[in-house]
Amino acid sequence: MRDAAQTRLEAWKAQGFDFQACPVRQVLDHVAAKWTSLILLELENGPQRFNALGRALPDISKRMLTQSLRDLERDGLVRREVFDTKPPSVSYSLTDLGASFLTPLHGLIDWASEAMPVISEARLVFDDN
Amino acid sequence: MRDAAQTRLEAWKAQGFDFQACPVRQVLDHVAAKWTSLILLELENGPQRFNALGRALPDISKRMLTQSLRDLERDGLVRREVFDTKPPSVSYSLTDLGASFLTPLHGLIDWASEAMPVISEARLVFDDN
DNA sequence: GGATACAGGTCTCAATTAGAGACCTTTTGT
DNA sequence: ACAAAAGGTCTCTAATTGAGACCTGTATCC
Repeated sequence: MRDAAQTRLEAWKAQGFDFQACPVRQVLDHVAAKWTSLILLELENGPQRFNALGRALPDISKRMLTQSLRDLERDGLVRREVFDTKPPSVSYSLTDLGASFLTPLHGLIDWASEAMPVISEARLVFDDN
Repeated sequence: MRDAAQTRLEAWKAQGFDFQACPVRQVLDHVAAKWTSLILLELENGPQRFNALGRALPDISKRMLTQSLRDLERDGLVRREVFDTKPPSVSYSLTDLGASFLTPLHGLIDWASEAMPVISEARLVFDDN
């Protein structure tokens, strides 16, 4: 929006206000990561291994699965454990923090299920078909 | 994951299963749109005009603001009204459906506020500083 | 009456991010 | 000896985003 608004933004930044530090944004960015929520939902069924997660979410690429899991691990929502089997297997599971995220997430999902018919209808009207 | 999983995915698709029709994914994609939730939160304070929203969300580009608003309008979460003033002004406001989304969204935000300190700590540990 | 400003966008181009899929290492099964 | 499975990484391409110039029309300032 580089208008007057941008000037204000820069003023804030100059005063040390860090936009990225806003918890709302951070969490929304997280949910916004598109795959992370889906992974967390999968792990709700219990710990799973890398390839099992890949199978459960067939349209995620390995690249994004790895990256999303790393992000979740870094934020302490998911625990990664390597077992020294042959071949070595890696198990991913929810931490307590990760599990606590499921409550608000399910709130969202419940809303989605109820709202979906209304949204579909709204789309048809908007696209005027 | 184009392994065995992809084969299964394609089998599902061949049987007419539409992944995009999953309401969970649709909503998560929505929240995932990064700006839409922020816009909805802004509109919680009452109807606002295009540039006012831009000012409230200083780091969104006009391009994304326009596009996000269109998406929200299409899904029936936001109402767009043009007033024939000079110069014409455009007001955006929440529909009932849009307002109903705020409940689960606040659930998420509350979780975020509580979890943020824990997450920050986890990040420090992970990044080993 | 010409310059400037605001409203609400659109358009183009560059930078970022995501996706597809080949490849790697070790070990077991046939 | 050959293929397969585990858990990834790496590269290349495609799609998405962001920055910001530009547009149309009225109103205001000097």
